[in-house]
Amino acid sequence: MSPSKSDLPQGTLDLLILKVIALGPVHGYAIAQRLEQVSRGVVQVPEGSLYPALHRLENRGLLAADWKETETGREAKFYRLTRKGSQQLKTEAADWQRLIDAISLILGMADRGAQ
Amino acid sequence: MSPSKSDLPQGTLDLLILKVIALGPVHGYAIAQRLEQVSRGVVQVPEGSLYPALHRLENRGLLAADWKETETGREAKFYRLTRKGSQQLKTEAADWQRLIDAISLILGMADRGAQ
DNA sequence: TGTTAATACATAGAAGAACGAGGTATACGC
DNA sequence: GCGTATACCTCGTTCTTCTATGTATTAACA
Repeated sequence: MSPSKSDLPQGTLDLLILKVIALGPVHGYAIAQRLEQVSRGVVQVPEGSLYPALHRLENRGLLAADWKETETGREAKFYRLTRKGSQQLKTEAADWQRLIDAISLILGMADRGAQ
Repeated sequence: MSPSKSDLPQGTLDLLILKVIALGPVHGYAIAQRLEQVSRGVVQVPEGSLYPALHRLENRGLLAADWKETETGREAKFYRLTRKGSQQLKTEAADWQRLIDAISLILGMADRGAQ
């Protein structure tokens, strides 16, 4: 009974990825799992969105990656934030907050009075 | 001194438009103004985004329009919600809330200890 | 041993949204 | 008469997202 798949608004994925990586080095596959778990299934990131996003962020110099072994003995690409990525996260998180506050104002408009 | 232009995440514009129209019939130009005013300048909708969005919503049967005169005696296209549009607004607003709650959980993750 | 599922990466192609730039036309103030 | 604000519109580019597809390894299980 899928609790309604909620497509992530464009641009938001980058922010969420940066946030998860900020908590400590993780590999891509784990990022998607983390996002789904923490959001209780609301945020679901298809691999076709995830990996391009990671490459994008790496190309922009916000992420750096190293191949390492996971606990289960498999090779995986572990990402970490660059200094630039750290700043970007800060900026984007603030932008996001300002934006949802603004949208809350709009969605909170009561439809009564003189139209 | 532009208070940092916040590009609206894709998909969000439709929701905001539906909300403004739900408050009473308005024409396109006024919708953009209303959004900017209520959001205190955070949400800015360029006409190149606004009108295509309105046409999109109309084509999907969520909006209906009539040409009328404004208070200032000019012809303008006044939009109103169809029944379907009203339902869509309800759904999308709920989806939006669920989503930002989920994202808040993610952004609120503290980077200490065992996750 | 075979086969299925989960892990872990990747890309190509299509679809869709957003935006800048351009265009039309009317009303109002000066 | 001219500039500005109002009010509409669309074309083309750019970017993100997603579906589908592919590779390879490990673990479980019959």
